Amino acid sequence: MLEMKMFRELADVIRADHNRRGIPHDLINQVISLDEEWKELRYQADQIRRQRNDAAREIATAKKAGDSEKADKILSEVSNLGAQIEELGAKADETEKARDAIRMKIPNILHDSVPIGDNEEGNTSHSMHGKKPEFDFKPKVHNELIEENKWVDLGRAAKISGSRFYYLKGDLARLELALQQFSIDFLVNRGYTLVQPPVMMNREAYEGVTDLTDFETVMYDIQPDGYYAIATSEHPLTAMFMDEIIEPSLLPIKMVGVSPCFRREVGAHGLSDKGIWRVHQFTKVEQIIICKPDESWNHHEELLQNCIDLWDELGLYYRVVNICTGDMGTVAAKKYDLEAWLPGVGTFKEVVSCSNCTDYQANRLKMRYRTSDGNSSVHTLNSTAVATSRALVAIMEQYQEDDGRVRIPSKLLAWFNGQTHLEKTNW
RNA sequence: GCUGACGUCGCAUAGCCUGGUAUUGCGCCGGAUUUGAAAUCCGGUGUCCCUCGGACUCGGGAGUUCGAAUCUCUCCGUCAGCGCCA
Repeated sequence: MLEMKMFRELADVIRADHNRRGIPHDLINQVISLDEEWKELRYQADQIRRQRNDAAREIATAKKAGDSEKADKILSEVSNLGAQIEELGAKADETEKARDAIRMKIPNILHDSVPIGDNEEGNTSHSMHGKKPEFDFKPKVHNELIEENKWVDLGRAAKISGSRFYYLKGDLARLELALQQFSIDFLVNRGYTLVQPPVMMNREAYEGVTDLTDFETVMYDIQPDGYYAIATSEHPLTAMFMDEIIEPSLLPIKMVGVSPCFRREVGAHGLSDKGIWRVHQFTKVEQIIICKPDESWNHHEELLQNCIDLWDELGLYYRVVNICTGDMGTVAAKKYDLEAWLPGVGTFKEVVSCSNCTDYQANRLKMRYRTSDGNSSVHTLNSTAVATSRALVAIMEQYQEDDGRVRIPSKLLAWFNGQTHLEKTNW
């Protein structure tokens, strides 16, 4: 959510941003006019409150002086003020609510370096990494490998849960844990604090960190308690300091989170979504930074560099893309994706998303820090380190051999007790 | 789940019984003093609208009242004990 100050003083900046995104200005205009209305109502209510307070003070003075006659006289004069205040106050609250409901839908101001484009076709290449794996046989897609090696049981998971759930079995499950351990240690070594968050959140906190449309398409709504299963640990970790004024000496706060992630994936279809590529539940190791506004762009590059170094250590071939205006969404001001090469499929596909949300989440969450010039919103950033299900797919496809076995990346050998390949599960 | 205690400005703390508009300390910011620092002293330090000024704020919401941190109801949370339990 953008600060009201933006709408009052820098509406042109928001309009210019809407132009870059190619969206109309109606919502901006609505916010501005509702704000004017709210200010007027608020002012009127304040004036009457002032009358009431003055009277209350005079009554107190009169009573102290023992002049109960005077006190009663004032009292009779102001007895109807309460109703007026209530009426105006209710109108003001209603107007403010309407204003903010619209404000929530207005997207963040994009960074100048975001390329202009209508959809993901408009994303631009940032860099290439690793070495393209070459095969002297036709590389398989991961769904063949998991079936052949009995590493994933989709059918039985569908029976007890539903489609897009899975049992991970044998060496692939061991690799999944090794990936978690490896990437957590990697970030802990770089000064990030490991945090395991709650995996359910209430509505209020959740509205602070995500696009409102996600409630319909992404989140599991857990009743009767009214919780939402987290779609990523970004959400509980970013909302962690909600309604707080953070000591500046604590900034920047750097966290590495690990949690299961739950996504309904409403409307997702397609051949490329087979196997365990797009699933309702997976584990993700996530990087989070909460920092001062003038530091966030440096931290954004730091998060990307962490990903690059981490994925380089896994020995994978991938590219980094700069997400364009049309593919950005509401919350981020700039976003990089890492796309891993899937030789079986023959394309690059998204495995990491690295965003600077500037003060957009912080404004909704009321997360501020003390400055010599009053309190100011912090900036929040997040980036995948490793989403294990997708990293497993990339590893399987890039490290596969002609007999259908998969070599273990050298940095993960430590968890395999001398074993060099992932072996087939026998049931 | 039951019983009890508690929830006050970044932190800590007073006020609550007996309703009259948030105390004090620490931290932080600014200033004075100093070669510099410490110490000391002075001022500032929740939010909103700004029309010198005003309104709001004591976990959230509601009620009683001219007026609520203070009284009443309700919800949430923390702690302790009991129960249940991975």
